[in-house]
Amino acid sequence: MNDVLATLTSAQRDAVTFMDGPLLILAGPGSGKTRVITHRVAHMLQQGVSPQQILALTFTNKAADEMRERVRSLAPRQEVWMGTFHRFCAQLLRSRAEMVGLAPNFTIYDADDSLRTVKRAIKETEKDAGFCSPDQVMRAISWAKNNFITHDRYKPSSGSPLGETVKRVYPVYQDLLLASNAVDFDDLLVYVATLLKESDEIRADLDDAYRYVMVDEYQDTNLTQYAIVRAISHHHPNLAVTGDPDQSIYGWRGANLSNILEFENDYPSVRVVRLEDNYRSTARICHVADVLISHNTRRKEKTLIARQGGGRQVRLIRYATHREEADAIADRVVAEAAAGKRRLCDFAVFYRINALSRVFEDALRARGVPYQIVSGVEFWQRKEIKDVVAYLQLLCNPRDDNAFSRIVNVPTRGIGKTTLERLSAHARRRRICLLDAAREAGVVESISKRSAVAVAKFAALYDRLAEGISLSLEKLMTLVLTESGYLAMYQDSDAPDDQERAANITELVTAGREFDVEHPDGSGLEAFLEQAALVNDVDDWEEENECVTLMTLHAAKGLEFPVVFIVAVEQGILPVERARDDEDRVEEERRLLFVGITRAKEDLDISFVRTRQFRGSSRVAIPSPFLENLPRDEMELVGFAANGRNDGLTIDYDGAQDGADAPWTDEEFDQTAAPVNPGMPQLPGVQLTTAADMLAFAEGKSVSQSSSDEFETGMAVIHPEYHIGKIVSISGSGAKRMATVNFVEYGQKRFLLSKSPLRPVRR
DNA sequence: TGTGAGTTGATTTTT
DNA sequence: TCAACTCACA
Repeated sequence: MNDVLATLTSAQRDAVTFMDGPLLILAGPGSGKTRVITHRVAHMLQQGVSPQQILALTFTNKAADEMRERVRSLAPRQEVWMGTFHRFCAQLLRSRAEMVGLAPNFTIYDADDSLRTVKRAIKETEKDAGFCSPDQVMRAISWAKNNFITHDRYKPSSGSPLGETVKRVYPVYQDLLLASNAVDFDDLLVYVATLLKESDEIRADLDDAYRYVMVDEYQDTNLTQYAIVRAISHHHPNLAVTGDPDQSIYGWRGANLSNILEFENDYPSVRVVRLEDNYRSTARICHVADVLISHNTRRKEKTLIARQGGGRQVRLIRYATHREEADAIADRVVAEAAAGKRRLCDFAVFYRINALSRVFEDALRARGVPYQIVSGVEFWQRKEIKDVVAYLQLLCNPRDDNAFSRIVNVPTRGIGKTTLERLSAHARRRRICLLDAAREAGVVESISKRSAVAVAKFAALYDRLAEGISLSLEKLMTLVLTESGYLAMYQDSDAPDDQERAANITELVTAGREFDVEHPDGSGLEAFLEQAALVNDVDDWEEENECVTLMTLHAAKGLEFPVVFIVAVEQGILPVERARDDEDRVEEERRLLFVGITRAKEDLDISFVRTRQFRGSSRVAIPSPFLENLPRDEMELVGFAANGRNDGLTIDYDGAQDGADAPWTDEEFDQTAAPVNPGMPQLPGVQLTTAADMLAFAEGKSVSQSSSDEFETGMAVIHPEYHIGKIVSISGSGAKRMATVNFVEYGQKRFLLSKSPLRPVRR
């Protein structure tokens, strides 16, 4: 046997060697998924598949880099394209930009740029938008795009004021983007999906070019990504997807769990491989995770088979206050590190929301323990970095109005809000970009003489900078920084913040220099900006760093640590209060806890407190209902009432500390509860249950309505919760027609056919 | 136009 | 708690 297969288990080997046809790899946590993917690629290469025919799509650059690295060591010198969906789409779109009305030098807006643009769009359409925040509108638009609903197909659900606003703002937002020759993250996907849908030639070309497509973390794909993947795996359905429905934690970003749950329906000839062995965690940790997740309904039944020994009991700890919680954890870290039992990098603290990190930072700092926070304020998101990048963006794409407004008065040049508004009114009248409008400022009557001079000076500055456009990035950046006076603004200041900003800018220049070295072919500006937009990932998280890691549960996905502390497992925090009334969202929160638990290799502490200071005020904290989903009899309970009943989870308010307010009341919850999927477009009368149907609807096709008489005994059917099953018997008729279905995973269930979401499995 | 005090309102965030 | 935004004044 060749060495690519030698070290694999039989299940892993199945997944690696199955090359032709659709493949679904259900990979539990710690099951060696990355190994399987990389070995699969290496195996294909060994079998003579050309590297150009393989496409591997991931969600993060980090995952892609890691895979590329590992494939490289297995199969040297055969470069396979591996990267994120967004990068793949960006590259594709560069070469076909004109087809969607863009120029090839389009700018990719990040979340912040997009939000600014939404604000501008709101200003144009809404007289009084007081009732809905730009943030909500942005989210609704993003939601629509993730569901492949373009602005012309957007229909608000009836009676939703937010929906009505979105209906007006969405097209204007698209206009602004187009006028600026810019796209947002979601557009990258939407444009490519549109191209594939509208041009069968492009679709067939790509389908043909990429004979073997792999998608990692398939449970996180949204409908638009689904459309892309399906389109390029049509004639050559050699599509392998890996994922774990239990680790889907990005539903709020539009991830569609149905994609993975119904993969078998989309590709009936699919081969399913389950990787259930867990090589990461102790048996006890696996068991806790397994019991917890079994409380979810929308999933594929799966157990974690522990391959490690029993290990230490998982601890469930109640502390009096958040401070005590943090102190206890910090003390334990100090004790174990001092005793030489553990290194600092063995420890990780996970919390649901960033705002909770403070106490832990304080506790660690007080003890002199180094720590790192993952994904705090990202480098590229910093104001000073975004400003400098905006100068570069404007140089690369002069039509970028967003970049223009960002920097036109930074450092201050006497061009204020009023001038900018007048300039922008002029630009709109003449249908030109702001930079061109600036060149005409002198002839705009409403603009005062003094302001016009200031604007003209800025235009002149721009032209001077533009002369350096073909310089190396390092030189261009230096030119920008000195000519604009931007760097001096911070250097001349004594404030320590400003000094730090100046240092960050120096770091940016260094990044530019490195980029120059890596891309000696010149024309690096566009590529550098694309990198800056899509490679947010300066991932300062270094495994090797000798320090404790603090991060959100979301950030923890894909990582592992010997010792894990999951803190603040309390009602209103995990699950977050807004998930409260929506069972799907509660399940997602439960999966989040599942992800956290399964990161732990040896030791796991789950904790909550009785009073927590949060957002300034102290509250009695209620233990999370998820704690009741844990096998508490088999866990070590610490800090519970010493009355012998191990029921410290029953809520008692005796322990309310001084200064604590009353616990959350129902009214408070109701007031904060957001509507489900705000701005989600209205769906037709039929219940759309499968991804394929949703896609058809999004694309404006009529959805085949399943009438109850298309069912018959013996037919294979699919159900959103119970998945695949077979009709054993049918009784009654018309609206009262009932079917008894035997589900593969869930056994027999009975349905009223006219009401049920059952659908026949297409063959 | 630019600045300081006051108000408000808060998840998670692969790209 | 804290940062982002508004509004009044210099």
